[in-house]
Amino acid sequence: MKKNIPVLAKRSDCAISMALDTVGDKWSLIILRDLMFTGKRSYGELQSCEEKIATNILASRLTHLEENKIIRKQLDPADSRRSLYYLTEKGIQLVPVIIELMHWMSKHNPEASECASSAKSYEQDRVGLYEEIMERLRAEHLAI
Amino acid sequence: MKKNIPVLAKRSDCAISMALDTVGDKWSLIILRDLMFTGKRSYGELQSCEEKIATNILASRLTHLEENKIIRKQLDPADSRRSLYYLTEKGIQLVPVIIELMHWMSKHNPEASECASSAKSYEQDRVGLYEEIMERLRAEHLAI
DNA sequence: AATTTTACTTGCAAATTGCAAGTGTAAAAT
DNA sequence: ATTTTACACTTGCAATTTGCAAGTAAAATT
Repeated sequence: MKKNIPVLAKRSDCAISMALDTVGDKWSLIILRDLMFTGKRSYGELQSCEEKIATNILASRLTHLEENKIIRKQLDPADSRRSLYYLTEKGIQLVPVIIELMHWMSKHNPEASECASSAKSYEQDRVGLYEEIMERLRAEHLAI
Repeated sequence: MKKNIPVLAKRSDCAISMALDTVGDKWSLIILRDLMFTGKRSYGELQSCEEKIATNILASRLTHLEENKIIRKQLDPADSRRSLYYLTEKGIQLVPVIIELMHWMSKHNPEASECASSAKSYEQDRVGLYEEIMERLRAEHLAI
């Protein structure tokens, strides 16, 4: 029997609306940020985020992200109690969205801290920055 | 007395988290999409979106977007019952976020429809596409 | 064998969203 | 000039979603 994993109903065929139905909740992009930029991989690590996500919400969001093929869950060979969560190529392709959101907030609020670091700069070569980060993530997440 | 406009509490200083606290709800980017790509300006026009936003939610989101200086409300000189909503420069700078989100969904779900159109293509000159759209919006929204 | 660690689930309270009906003011019609 | 309509909301309540605290199950450690 399916449990109370709230599946957001599709509102329209518009790409933005559909994207928001998939990752437009309060927590999904926070989880993806941690997978992308902090090296966190397990449930417990993800739960220890600065924003204090509730354990049931984390579980429901991970299930939803996995159902939408944005992340992939894989048993940890070193400890079979735990699973590790990896980004899929679809998940990695959210990098530009997250970088743009991060940059927008930093630009308009000086106390906001950015967490991505790179050799390339946003100002000089924005698309190069996306690609550099995505390449690193492909090496860390897809090759396993 | 302040009414029940739910102000999302700040969760952390992370730029992504703060951006989500500002525009990361279910409706804000839908409203901004309509201001950007459909020419809608009034309350009634915004309410007639395909996704059927509830009237109280629209009111609360418009107030929140205005408080955060993402949109600006201005009396319609032609009809003083109504106000018109315009993007600010800060709001216009969300164009890359929306374009990337739209493109991401379209790429991974063929039935998603994109609403932005431009002379430049996403594949050939992504940053040029952002700039073209932002320039058009500056002409429509800031010069008034 | 007992304890701890890890990853959840469960039940209930609080907050948010959604719906339907109502209010106030300005414009338009009669 | 008075009534009617249009527009932009507000209000009350129901439904859904999120948040908190405690509990469970299975593998790892002692």
